Amino acid sequence: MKSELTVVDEALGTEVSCAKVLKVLADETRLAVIEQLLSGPMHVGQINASLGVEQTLLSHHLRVLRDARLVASRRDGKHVVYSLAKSVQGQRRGRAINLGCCLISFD
Amino acid sequence: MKSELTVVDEALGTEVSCAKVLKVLADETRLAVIEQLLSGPMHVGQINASLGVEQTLLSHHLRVLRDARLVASRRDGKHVVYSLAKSVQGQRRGRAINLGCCLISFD
DNA sequence: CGGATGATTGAATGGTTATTCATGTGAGGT
DNA sequence: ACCTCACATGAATAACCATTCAATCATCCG
Repeated sequence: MKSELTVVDEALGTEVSCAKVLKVLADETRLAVIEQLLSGPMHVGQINASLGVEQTLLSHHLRVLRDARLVASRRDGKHVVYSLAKSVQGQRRGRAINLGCCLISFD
Repeated sequence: MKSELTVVDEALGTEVSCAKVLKVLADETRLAVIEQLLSGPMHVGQINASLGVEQTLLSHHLRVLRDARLVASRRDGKHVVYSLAKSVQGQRRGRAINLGCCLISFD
């Protein structure tokens, strides 16, 4: 069984199914993180403050998002700043993310 | 922890998180089914023929989609015809589904 | 009424994934 | 150097989920 809805990861060249990407997004915490990042980069402490989850748990979720290349991280002093990956940023105004296989808009 | 991204199920009145709906979609088989149904209603045998999964497995997935009210089913003689639920059908042309909390377009 | 076709259900199993706890790392302040 | 703040990692556990098998239900036809 193989879905037609696949897209090629730019960096690895491996084929990533749309379902796999959606699976990353299909989590309350991770979706909330993406929501936050739609309004701009934030460091972990800020994300954590707005979501109110355990820090270590958030860290695990951030790693899943990073591995899926939905977000990018860079260090800034003691903080680590997360932002939406360029590849998923929607060009049109309004909150939307582009997964390659599909576009998700949060009306 | 509670996401802002929630929507109220019309029939049950219960609150359904966006993540939960995405979780239903985040599966190769179920996503492929939705893809098929975007081009119109089909009965189980037809879906099965185009996907090539075990019939009983498809049935389980169809139940998940039904429970999530993403698809509707009606009996037609020996067949059972599945179609996209009205509530998720996109009004704009092009293949898209409306989850309430967000809109997913398959470009 | 059988029997055949088309589809659903339930139980069992294995694999995946979220969560927690304990620990480790990196950077700035004193 | 030491301590503290900010975050990440790894292992362990528990919950969940997809898949398979066996059995059942519904409809049509001879």
